[in-house]
Amino acid sequence: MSATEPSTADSPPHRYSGALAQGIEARWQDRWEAEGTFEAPNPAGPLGDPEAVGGRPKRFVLDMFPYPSGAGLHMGHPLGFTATDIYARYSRMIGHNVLYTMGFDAFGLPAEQYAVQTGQHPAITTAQNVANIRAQLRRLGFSHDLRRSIDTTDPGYYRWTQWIFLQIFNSWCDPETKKARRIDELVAEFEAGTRAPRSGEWATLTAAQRRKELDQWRLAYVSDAPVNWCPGLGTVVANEEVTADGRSDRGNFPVFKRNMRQWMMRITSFADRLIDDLDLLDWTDALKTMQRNWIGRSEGATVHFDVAADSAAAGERITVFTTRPDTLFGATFMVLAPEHPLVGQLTTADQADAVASYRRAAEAKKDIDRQDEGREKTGVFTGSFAINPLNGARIPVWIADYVLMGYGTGAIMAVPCGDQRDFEFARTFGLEIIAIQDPTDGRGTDTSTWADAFVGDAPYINSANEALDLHGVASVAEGVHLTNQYLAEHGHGHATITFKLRDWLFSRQRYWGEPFPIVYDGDGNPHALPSDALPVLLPETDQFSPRTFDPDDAMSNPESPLDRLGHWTTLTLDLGDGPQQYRRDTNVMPQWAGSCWYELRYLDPTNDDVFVDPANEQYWMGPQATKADGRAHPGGVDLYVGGVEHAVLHLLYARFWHKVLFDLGHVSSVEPFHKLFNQGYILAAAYTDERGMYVEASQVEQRDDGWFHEGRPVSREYGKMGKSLKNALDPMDLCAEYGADTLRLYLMSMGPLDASRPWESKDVVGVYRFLQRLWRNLIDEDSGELRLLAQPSDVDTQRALHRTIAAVREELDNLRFNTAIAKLIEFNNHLTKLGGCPADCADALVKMVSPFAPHVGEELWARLGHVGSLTHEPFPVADPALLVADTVEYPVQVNGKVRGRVVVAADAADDVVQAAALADDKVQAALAGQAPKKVIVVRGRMVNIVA
RNA sequence: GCCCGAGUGGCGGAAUGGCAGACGCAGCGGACUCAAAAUCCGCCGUUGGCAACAACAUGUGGGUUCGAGUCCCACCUCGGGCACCA
Repeated sequence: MSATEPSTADSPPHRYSGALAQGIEARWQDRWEAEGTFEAPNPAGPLGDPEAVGGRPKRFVLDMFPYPSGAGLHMGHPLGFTATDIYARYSRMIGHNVLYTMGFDAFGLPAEQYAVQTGQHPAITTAQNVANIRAQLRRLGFSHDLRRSIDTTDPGYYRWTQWIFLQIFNSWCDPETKKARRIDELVAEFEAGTRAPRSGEWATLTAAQRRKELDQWRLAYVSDAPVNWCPGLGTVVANEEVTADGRSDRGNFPVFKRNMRQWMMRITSFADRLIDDLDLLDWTDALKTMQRNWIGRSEGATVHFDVAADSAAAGERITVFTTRPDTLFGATFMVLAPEHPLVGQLTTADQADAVASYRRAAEAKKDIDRQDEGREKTGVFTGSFAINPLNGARIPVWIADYVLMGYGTGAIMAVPCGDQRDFEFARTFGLEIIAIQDPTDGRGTDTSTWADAFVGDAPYINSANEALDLHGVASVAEGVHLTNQYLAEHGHGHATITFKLRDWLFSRQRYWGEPFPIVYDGDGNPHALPSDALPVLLPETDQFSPRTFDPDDAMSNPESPLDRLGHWTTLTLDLGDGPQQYRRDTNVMPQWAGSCWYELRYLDPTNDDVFVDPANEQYWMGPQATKADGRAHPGGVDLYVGGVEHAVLHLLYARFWHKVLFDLGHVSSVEPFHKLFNQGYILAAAYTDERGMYVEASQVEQRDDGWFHEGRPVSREYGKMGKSLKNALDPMDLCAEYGADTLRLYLMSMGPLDASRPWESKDVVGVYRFLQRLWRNLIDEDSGELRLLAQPSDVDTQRALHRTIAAVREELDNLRFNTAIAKLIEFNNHLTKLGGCPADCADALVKMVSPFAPHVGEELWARLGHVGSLTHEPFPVADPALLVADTVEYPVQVNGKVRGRVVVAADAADDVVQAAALADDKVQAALAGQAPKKVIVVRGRMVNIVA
């Protein structure tokens, strides 16, 4: 119990307290649910009520939905959810039809691992956890439309996840328009001869060849992809689960990097559009930059180096790919992978033995070791030379195992002055290093004195030939561009666009996920199941773990839990060519699948005919009128709030799926999330003992000389609130002590929504006292009766009220909840000084508070004599006449320092303000007789005199 | 390592390039009370000064500007992401 909690009997009986809040909150939560207060009508479909939709503007407010963990909500959830709830409630009060609900991203590893340990089916624990979290959300007073809640593990939901997968599987990306199109259209183009298949004339291909050809075009395809295979665990593991010495985090088994047959999604085909359409979005520049960098579009070059005429293999060309063709003047040698096909021809007789033995040694090494940057550089000269296409220099050709045949062309041009690996290689083998930049760190251009490569932007030097001159070129991009032009004109290469983005590895060898709606025929070809076969239900089993293997058996193959269900994996089907035996795909989809489209299902959650009725999608997410700046509106969710940890993956995957659905005509919005806001983290003090182990933060006590746990000193640090740092607080405990309204206000007042902030339990009383004072200004604490000041409010109070209204609206429109609350506290403090709330201010005050503290808001609204919820009451509007003052005080600076102040009429002209400023005694004193050189008057702000 | 972000009183934070520290916590003083709690009123960046006031202050060092917490460059520290945790 906190120090401020009235704990004695002499506290007034009707004071706002945690106990009083409990009663009020429960009562209004019951009523909201019984009356369906927050249900938003749809224009069409099962939840359709076109009349109720009316002519109101709409607003779709969305949270990143939670994983239903057994621990319930953690403090980060109510942080983001309160923000969206306030915004949703405010939006209703300014007349919008608001879609606001909450679902559950319920497939995933924790439920599966819990099932492995306990034998409890994940469906059971998931249902329990969802029920628990629903109760918690209700307790926090969120204004969700409960009819629209979804759960990704519900067959009624994942049926459509599978359906969307099939849409993607049955599509290809037209390279000309970069748009997804139906696979039938590709077949039609092949048949008509308007597009050439990659594997030969369509008419001459066999049915099997045609099938293989189409599979190469599909947006969802099966391919070999490099993964971390851990036979000891029987699963593929994430990079972060692999320790530095190549073993698994769990179990400490060896992990092997190897290729495996996996489902992939061709997200790289959409790379350009995923970059370009960022311009249409109302996201922060930081976030857009993160996505752009992740996609990593860059203009590089493919460059051909002729082998020198007097070398072995003369007449051949060595082709390399480089991201920095502008550095080509500094290329002083080349390095080929030992496996490169030209190595044999390039090797001269006297180097033959050395090359052969180096190639044998390289074969024995794993790729992962060969890329280890810290390793001693090794390599062998082939004896041959190539010609640098820009300056005609003869440069030696080496082989080294740090160049991999699988990456790019298996050969690189080495620019030792600007690349550390090349620099070390050159130093190790005494190769030439030419500076092509004038380093900005003062090291000079004599590379023999350099300790490392110079990496960074700096002016080009030694970078010109008879037709290409990079000297004076300001940016790398321009240097690249000019070099590429030269290469193309002289037949030495061409510009090549590359992306860092890789195709999306989409299958998991696990149990608790969506099964693929795919079967394989006897030849191993994938076939889509027809949509009427959906959902493909996840089969029942009590074996949730994958089969494990001899930990050292690198060539073993994963066997998912579904593989073992023989009765399920094989089936007889008629897919149009008579009944055949098929084998099901036994992978499941990654957890991202369900979260790639859930916002669309909220729009029409009970529709059994279609994943979303087009009329509903058009209404809630369709493009709006062209934006003020003339750009097209892409449609999408009006506000999406969630953690920045999803800045890249989830947001990119969801955008990709949405674009495919758009191209295929299933949705009218180009982008799923129009405005995005990233909330910060809640940090809390965490304590470690002398062994460096975290101790339970709630049991730490502070004394004058530090912090102690069970009598032993501990040290304090701050970190993300959570189980691992043992510093988590349960939001429900705060609801029990102070009430949900106080918790909501505290979370919002801690700081700006996008900043991470440390939790301080002792600070919670600040907003608690605000609610008490607000209550006391309206309600008599002894009698519980309404208590308003009878006389009309004076002009000061009116002005304060209307300034508050204007400010709170402005702050809410911009999601600045912390400062909105500060303004409300300020006005309430003004009322406290008046001795209570004038009757003519009460309605507006209560309405303004209600989005933040909705239970107190409803209760006071009812006690003010209103019938019904204030959910749809209009938000107060400020009177402009009360926002302007008669006079303005100008601070007067002399040389940038405030020396005096003058008060002038608010509408005074600049020369009047200037005269008043110069006439001020203190200003004159500061000027000390000097004549002002210049006077700057900023209207309504200040005056600066330059002397 | 690569990409993104953040550094302001004792603490959380506020501040369209225009009076640094709104609002809250903690602290100090006062009123009320037999007393305490609660409540109400006031003070509250640092240094010097009885004071008026002055000087110094937004991670560090430079720069742009009449004017910089805010814009630019470099550096330091901390947080997030890095593709099978979600």
